[in-house]
Amino acid sequence: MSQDLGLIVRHLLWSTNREFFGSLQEEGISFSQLKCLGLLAEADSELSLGGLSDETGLSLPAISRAVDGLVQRGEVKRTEDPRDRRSKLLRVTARGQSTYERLASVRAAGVRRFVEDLEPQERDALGSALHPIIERLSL
Amino acid sequence: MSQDLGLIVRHLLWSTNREFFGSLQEEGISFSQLKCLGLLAEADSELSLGGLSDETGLSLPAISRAVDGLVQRGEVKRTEDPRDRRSKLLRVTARGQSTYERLASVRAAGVRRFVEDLEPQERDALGSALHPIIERLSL
DNA sequence: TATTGTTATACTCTATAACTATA
DNA sequence: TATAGTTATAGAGTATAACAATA
Repeated sequence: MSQDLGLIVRHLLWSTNREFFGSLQEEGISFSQLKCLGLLAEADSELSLGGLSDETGLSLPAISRAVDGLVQRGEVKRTEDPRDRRSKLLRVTARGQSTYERLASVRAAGVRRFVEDLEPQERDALGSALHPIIERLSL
Repeated sequence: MSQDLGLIVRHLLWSTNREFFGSLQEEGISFSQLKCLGLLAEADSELSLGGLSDETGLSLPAISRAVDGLVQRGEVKRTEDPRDRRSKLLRVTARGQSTYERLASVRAAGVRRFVEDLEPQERDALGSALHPIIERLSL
């Protein structure tokens, strides 16, 4: 069962990999920058550089450089934490949010194609199975 | 509905991202090498370097270098195509297959944890919905 | 002194261009 | 001449180490 879910996930990923990484390159956004942008776009509150480093597993210098590029492009806003001036608070701008959604939409389109190609009863059963899970976990 | 599936996929990915890329680094395998290894491990027949370049969207030199590293580590076998000696045929070795499965298992473990944390009726419904799809598509 | 983040440096990876071998 | 792949080179990205600023 978890194997079946794994197969679906892998299929959805690989079917859009080429287009997705092509889009990244066209946008001029590195994979590390995407990870930062994604975490910031999903985050409820502001994150520090160290927080991003922890969540991504990337080194602090790498994060610093990646974020610096995002700030210069206006995708992320970086301000001093007034309570600890060593620390910087990061949050996505409207532009950053839109960039992230544009990139995510490539993956989303692959999922949509997959769902459209299901048999009606397959689609209904999958939808009915997924929805309560999404609701309960607040994904 | 396709949105729900997209949310699940994203959740499964991000929940294992840190550990997955950490494993890659520990194994000394680059992301491009992973793409090559994955395509070769799933492929029914042998692939050429140009074929890998097409499928990944990476440049031919990048593929050439990535595969060269895999060949030197014994993960991939590279032979001349007897029908066109310009072309090389690639296939994973037993070692390469095992390396790929070891890496994929990090993602698989995340999926397994997710499934274990479902309510029994959620798990049953999802399993019943997924299985016929897997069967029909021969994933 | 400890911590947060930046800068310096060396290494890896990639793309474009130039090249080799085969067709 | 065209195609498959390799080698050369320059640029981007990363990690470790050294540093600056704040706690």
